[in-house]
Parts: sequence; structure tokens; C-alpha cells
Amino acid sequence: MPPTLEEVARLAGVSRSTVSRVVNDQPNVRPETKERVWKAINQSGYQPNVVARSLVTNRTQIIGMVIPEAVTKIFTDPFFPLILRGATEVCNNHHYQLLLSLFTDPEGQEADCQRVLRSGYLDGVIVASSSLDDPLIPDVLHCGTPLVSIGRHTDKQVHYVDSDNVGGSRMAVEYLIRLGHRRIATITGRVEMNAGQDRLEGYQQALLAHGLPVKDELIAEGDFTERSGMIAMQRLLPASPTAVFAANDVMAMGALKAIRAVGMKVPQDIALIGFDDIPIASVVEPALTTVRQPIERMGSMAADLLLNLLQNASEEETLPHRIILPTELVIRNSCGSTLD
Amino acid sequence: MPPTLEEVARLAGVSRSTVSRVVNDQPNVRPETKERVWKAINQSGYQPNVVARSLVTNRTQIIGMVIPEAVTKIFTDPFFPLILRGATEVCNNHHYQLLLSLFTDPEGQEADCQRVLRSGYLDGVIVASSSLDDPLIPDVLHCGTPLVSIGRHTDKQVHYVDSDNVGGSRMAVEYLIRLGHRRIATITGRVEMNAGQDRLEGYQQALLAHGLPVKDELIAEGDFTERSGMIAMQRLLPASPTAVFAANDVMAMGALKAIRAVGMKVPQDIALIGFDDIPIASVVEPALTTVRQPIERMGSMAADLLLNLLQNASEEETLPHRIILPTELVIRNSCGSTLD
DNA sequence: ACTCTTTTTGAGAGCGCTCCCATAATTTTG
DNA sequence: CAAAATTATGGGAGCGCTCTCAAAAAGAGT
Repeated sequence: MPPTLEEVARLAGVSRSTVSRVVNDQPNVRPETKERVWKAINQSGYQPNVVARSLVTNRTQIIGMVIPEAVTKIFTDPFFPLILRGATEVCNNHHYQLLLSLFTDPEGQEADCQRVLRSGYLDGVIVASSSLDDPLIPDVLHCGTPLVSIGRHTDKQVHYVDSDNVGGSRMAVEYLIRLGHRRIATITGRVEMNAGQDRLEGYQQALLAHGLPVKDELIAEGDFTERSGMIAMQRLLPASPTAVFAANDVMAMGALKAIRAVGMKVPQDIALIGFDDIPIASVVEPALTTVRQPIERMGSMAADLLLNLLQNASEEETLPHRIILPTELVIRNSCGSTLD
Repeated sequence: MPPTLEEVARLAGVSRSTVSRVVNDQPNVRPETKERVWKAINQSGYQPNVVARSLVTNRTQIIGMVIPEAVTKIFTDPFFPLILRGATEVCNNHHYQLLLSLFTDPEGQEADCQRVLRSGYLDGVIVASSSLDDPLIPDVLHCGTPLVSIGRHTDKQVHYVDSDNVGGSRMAVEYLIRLGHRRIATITGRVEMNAGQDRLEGYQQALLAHGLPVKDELIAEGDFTERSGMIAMQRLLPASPTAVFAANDVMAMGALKAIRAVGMKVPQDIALIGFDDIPIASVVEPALTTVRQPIERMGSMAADLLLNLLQNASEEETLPHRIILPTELVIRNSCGSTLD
């Protein structure tokens, strides 16, 4: 049984209240008293019971990271661990804890999420939102729990952090155009997911801006998995594109397989460009040209933003914060010679 | 302000205690009373405040997942997300929550860990232990918090789940021997980590069992990162091995790079085998022969074991459970022709 | 009907903490 | 040096719940 405030108080010959003041670093404690109390604290190995504290303060110092089922699926790419790493870093620095709510099953995910939210354990929530109309988000809002979404969201009141998916894709496709390609295909992500949608949008913008037609036969939908990339590429091949923009690196890998399967070569026969810059992108042969997004920073900024929100919860009606982080083109070998 | 027990009680015209009994599904409540109470609960949208409950029951229904700094480093491989997925699955099913303690910084990780442990928020802890002498483990034990380690540990009282690293490596190297290789090199993981140590052990056992010498020039130490794999391979090349066993797939990728850099080919000039069977292993060219370990199951078994421990905490002195999960050889193309 | 048992219900204490307010100690001031 | 202002300390209430125990209600047995 760990020591309580009361016990420390007895040990130091003061009252519970005084010990509490010392522990919470409040003013109006005589230096010598403070010292005596600290000695008692160290001697007894006292550690505040955060549960009891939470009951009265109504703050747990825990924030939730909600990962919907759809995201869990694309789990094996490093997106998710990097988000977590960014977020935990910030939490550690602020003495907050991160509670992970991973859903692997679309059934019951809303109920489970509600349970966690309303249980009172969470001061706030980060949702690694996937789809624009993710039902989890209105749920969270409805509970009144402060919320930050990773990935933009249509709801006007949602604070979010996202990377510049449209700009990044546009940059990628414009690069292909500058290399002289005219028949540029794309493998999209799931279009219900905002990243899927936005990356398609960027592709279209780039073509339009350069007077190129947007043709259906050059657009194939994937779902961010490698297998879907391969299948999409197979559908694309009859349209004989000279370049392909895949909405993520994992699908680009799949596309590569499909291209090779018909005896064609990257970049000689088809140029290939991905999105994300996952670690394998640089290892694979040919090394993949891709668009890098600052995933870890998205995690840390989301946590930062949420913690800020919690701090100033009562201050005033703060406007929703929308943070869009820039992306960066990483040129390797999968598109052939660089421009020079 | 969410409704409290008392409010529901008033609404249902019964006492707090009765509502509590209904909520916790305790016996000795008249069916009609129960019904009336449920109606009040639903009407008011009552949800128990778990913090208050925890204060009295001394149980939070939260378990911690502690990931030491050393593991965070090798973060981009899917080991970690899969462990988490396995553990959360079990937690979800048992209405437990998972608190993630990720450490990115060796400084202060012990202090932080202590803080979390002793704060009273955790019913138990899973440590994704890396090194055999991980200081975090004795710390946790010392706090009296129920503990399960992922990765074996020397301390006699530690419950753990691990995969059969020795057996798996041995299987890999024996496979190379059967293919006719005699100069088999290895790229080890960090030898302070038990996986690093055990995989080296398996390598040595296989050689010895087949009367082959264990030569220092054929052993290069890596740290599980791709870069270290590349560097280790460069050191190994002068010893002209005909086959290389890398202690994980990521380092095998690095080794592949180094081999190609000097104009040699896998598997023609050098056979290459990895460990883990991460998703890229099957995508890369040539597809990597490797040893598969059931990572997700390690996570779920660890959670299962811990939850069991919590259930039977007071029952009796249970012996430490040691669970070793089997590994499996996945033969692809990086070792050349298969035996037939 | 009355007693004895069993089931159902309610009241009170208390988990360990913070916060408010009253009192005690100290310092400042006229 | 007494009175006022300030600072330091202690005691009580209460956060929302569970749990024990006693009282009330219902059922059983004669």
C-alpha cells in the first residue's frame, strides 16, 4: 500500500493541506516547512495518486489517440508508428499520457469509442481520421471532448493537422509533365479517405494547369494496399501510360510488380512516382521517386494543438485551427533522368 | 456536466446503491426495479465515471505498454505496430484500455516510467523489452505492478512471451547449409538485445551442429537498422561469404544494397536470408527468404497473460509463465534454387 | 396469524485528493 | 506596541463511486 498524503503529513508534522500545497508547488508555504515536507515525501517514497486527484480536478492528464478501423488496415506502413512517436514525444514533455484506442473491427467501434470517451478518462482526443465523413468525429464532438483530427475534416468546427496532399500530388505530377510525359496515369487511394481524394485532386489540377486532358482510363482506384496497387496497375496497362503517379509508396510497389510482370521496366518504359517516402522507398530497385510528408510532425503538432486547446479551454471561443504541413519532392531513380 | 449515480437514482425513485447494483449487474435486485433503473439510465444518458470507480476499486482497467527507447529506434519496421495491434485487440475484448508509454530518449526514461507506474493509473504493464538487462523491468517489478515482458528476460520471476529466436535462426542457417553453403556470414542485431543475442546463438548452433567453424571474420554486428546492415555487409564482403544470415529483414535490405554496390548479385553470388518476414520482404526483388515470427500473436498473448495475471492476482503464487512461440521458414528467392 | 428466513433496499463511511474558508502565526504600519 | 494587513496552516466538505451493514419488505413454514 503506497503512502498517502495524510501519512506524509503526519511524518512531516504538518497537515494534509500543506503537503498538498508543497506537492503542487503552490505559494504561501514557509521555505523551512517546504523542506521538511520534501524530506518526508522522499523518505516515504510518496507519489500522488493521480486517480484521486483526477476525481476532484476533473482532469486526468491523459489524451486519447483514436485510430479507426480503416487506418488500422494500412497498418504495416510506417505512417501510424510515426504519428504515435510524434504525439508521445509531446505528451512526455508535458507529463501527459497517451491512451491508444485502436479499432480493428468496424462493428462496435463507435460503441467502444463512445465508451472510452464518456468514461471520463480522457481530457481530449486525437483522431487519426481517415475519411472525410468519419462517424467517429461527430461522436467525439458531441461528447464535448476537445478534439484534434489528423487529416482534414469537413466539419467547420474541427481542429485539424494535415499535410498538403493536393500540393504534393500536384508537384509530383508536374514533375512528370516537366520530364515530358503526356499520358500520365494515377492509382488513387480510397476516395472516401481524404488523403485519397486530395491526392487525386492534385493530380487533376496538375493536368488541367498544363492543358492536359483528365481521362478516366488513366485513373484506377486502389485502397492504399500493395495488392490493390498491383491490380490497379494491371487495369491501367492497356491504356499504355508513360508515367504513373501512385497515391502512396506501398501501392507504387504493387504497381512495380505488375509492370515487371508484363516484362516492362521502370523507369525506361514507365516512370513511377509515389507518395509518403516510406523507408523502403529508398531501398527498392529502382529507388522510388516520391513525395515526402512530415508524418512525425503531424503527430507532434496534433498533440501540441490539443494540449493548447486544453490549456485555454475556458479562455474564449478560439477559432478552429487548421494546420497544413508542406510536402517535399524526393527525386530518386524511378522516373529516369532528372532534369538538369 | 454528465449525470451521476445520484441523479439517476432520484430519477428512478431508488437509492444510489440500487443503481450501482444495476449498473454492475449484481444480484438481488427485483426485476421491475432493475427495469425502472435501466429506463432512468438510458433516459439520462448516464455513464459511470470510471475515475471515481477506480478510486474505490483500486482498479483502472488500464494496462500500460512500455516501449523503451531502444525499441523506438527500430520503429519503422512493423514489429511495433503489430505488437500493439495484437495487444489492443485483446484489450478491446475485455474492456480494458491500453496506455502507451513510448520513450524516445534514454535520459529520463526510467524516471518517466516510474512516474507512470507509481501514479496508480495502471493495473499492469507489458514491457516490450529489448535488452536482457533492461533496467525498466526491475523497476516495474519493484513497484509491484503485474508485468509481462515481450522478449525473454533473465530475472526468474518475470513472465514473458517471446518467439523462438534461437530455433528460427538455426533453421535459417541450416537451410543455407543444406543448400551447400559453407562460408556463411551473419549480420547480428544489437547483442545487448535478447533478439540479437539469441539469433546469433542460433547461427552458431547451426554451424557447430554441422561441424562448421564459427569465424569472427564472418560475424558483423549491426543494430537492426537498414544502414547498419549495409555497413556490416561492407565489412563482411572481404571475407567473401557465399551466404549471409541477417538478424532481421531490414538489415537484410541494407546488406542487399551493399552487395549490389560492388556489382554482385543476390542470389547468384551471395545468398541472403533475413528474419521477421516484414511485408516488404515479399515485394523486394529478389523476394526475401526469411524467418517469420508471429508478432501480432506475441502482442495478444502478452495481453492475455497479463489480464489473466490480474484476474488471479490474489489466488495463489503462480509460477512465472514463459511462452515461446514458434517461428517458420519462408522460402522465397533470395537464396537461389530451393531444395527439391 | 405469527415467527423465521430470505431477498431487496437504503444509509453511511470512505477511497485520496483538492479547494475553500477559518484560524493562527507572522509581518507591516501608524 | 497595539492594530491592521499579510502570510501560513489546518480542518472540513466533497468529487462519484463501491461496499458493508442494518433495516425493510417479501416469502415460507407452522
